[in-house]
Amino acid sequence: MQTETEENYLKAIYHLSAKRAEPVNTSSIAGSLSTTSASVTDMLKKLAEKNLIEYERYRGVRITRKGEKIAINIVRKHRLWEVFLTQTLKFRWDEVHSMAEELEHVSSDELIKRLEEYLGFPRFDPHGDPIPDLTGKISAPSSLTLASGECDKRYTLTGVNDHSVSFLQYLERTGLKPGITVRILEIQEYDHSMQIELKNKTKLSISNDVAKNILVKNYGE
Amino acid sequence: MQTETEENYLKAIYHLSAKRAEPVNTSSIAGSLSTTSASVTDMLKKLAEKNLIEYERYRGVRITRKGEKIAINIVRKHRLWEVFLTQTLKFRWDEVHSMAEELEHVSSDELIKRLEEYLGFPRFDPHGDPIPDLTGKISAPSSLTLASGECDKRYTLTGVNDHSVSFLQYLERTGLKPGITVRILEIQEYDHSMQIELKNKTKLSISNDVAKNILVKNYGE
DNA sequence: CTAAATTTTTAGACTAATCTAAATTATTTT
DNA sequence: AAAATAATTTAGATTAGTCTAAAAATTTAG
Repeated sequence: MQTETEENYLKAIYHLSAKRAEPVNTSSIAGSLSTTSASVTDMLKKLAEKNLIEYERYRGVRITRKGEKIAINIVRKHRLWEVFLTQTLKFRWDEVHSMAEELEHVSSDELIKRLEEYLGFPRFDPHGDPIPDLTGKISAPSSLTLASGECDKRYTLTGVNDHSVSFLQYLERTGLKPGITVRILEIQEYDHSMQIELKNKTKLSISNDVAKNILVKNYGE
Repeated sequence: MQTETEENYLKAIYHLSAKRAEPVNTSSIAGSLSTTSASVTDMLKKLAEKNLIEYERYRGVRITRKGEKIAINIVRKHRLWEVFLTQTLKFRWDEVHSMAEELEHVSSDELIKRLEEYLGFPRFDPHGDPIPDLTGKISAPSSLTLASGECDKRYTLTGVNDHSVSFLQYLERTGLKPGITVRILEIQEYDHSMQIELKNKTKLSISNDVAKNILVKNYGE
């Protein structure tokens, strides 16, 4: 068993590991948890003691199999609660992250099993991130971004790369939610911004920065 | 804002206050939270400092208006989560207490408002305890027990006085759940035990101790 | 109404998690 | 390859919550 704080460290290390093969360094963990490097060092010793990470002084950390299992279970809980909050309680997708952040720690595994069943075994959360199953298996998330789309083709939005509240709220305001289908009308040569059209004929222009943070699949797939 | 621990102390003091008019003493709080009197004394000073209780050394505590408001809100959350767990996730009524004990602390007030709406504004939890509304108002719970019932009359079970898991499981096994209607067949003079009949014609005998812990209303009311 | 028993509080210590500031190690620059 | 810079760890302190054992106050009994 581990404390809520330990769980948050494991989750942060897990997410940071996913982005790169090298060991995760102290300051990036401190950054993502909004704490100091000194605090992180203390906690790393504790997690290493429990065999949840491999830690070598000044060399960074790697998560172990045992630690990863715990981290994945927390991610699973987080994402299922997000589905519950949007699907059942009708929260907007940009509102649910912080609530799920609390709920992910409290729930027994049996509660989560029942919740998953009640929700109909969803495979992705409202932001398009895959939901690990009971055994820890995770479907591959879409890796195609709208930025790589072609003119005149249709794409269905499946998720985002940037999970910040401000980005999600921007998408919410413009109507670009997962599930929606768009058609690319035109791509500007000089800055790669694009004109797109929504189902309801609304036309809008988005920057390449935005397009790179929107995950899509080809329409009809 | 208060910590989860402070919330648990307030809730315990609130529940203990409900049962008697005198101030609540240190050891009963320690008993209901499974901690030591020394720890309780420390916490009482802290809660008094925040004006959540009135505390006088060696004299016990009374909860203040401010403290009561917080306690009632936690009770509200607890009972709404219990309804969710039984009604939506199909847990048995004797399984939900400990899960609700965790959930009651994590949820934002907005989340609870939505949950309440989703559940259809239930007025009682699965154990028959009333659910405080947003303003803190609480419907009067039934105060009639089966022990005061009369021969040949019918009663609908509305709740329990004893919330222990063992009592709830006993009721669950014998089929005596809230909502069910029973008829009193016979009352023994010498020990006040009674023979009762369920809807499905099952007959059973229950002790006066059990009957005193079952809340009822007259059938048809 | 005093003495014994009980309850409550205080004193001092411990664990988990955190911080600042100083010391140490690693990396980058020239 | 040494000097400067940056990252990391250690040292020492702090806060919240808890505990045991001793001291103080209250209640109960004779």
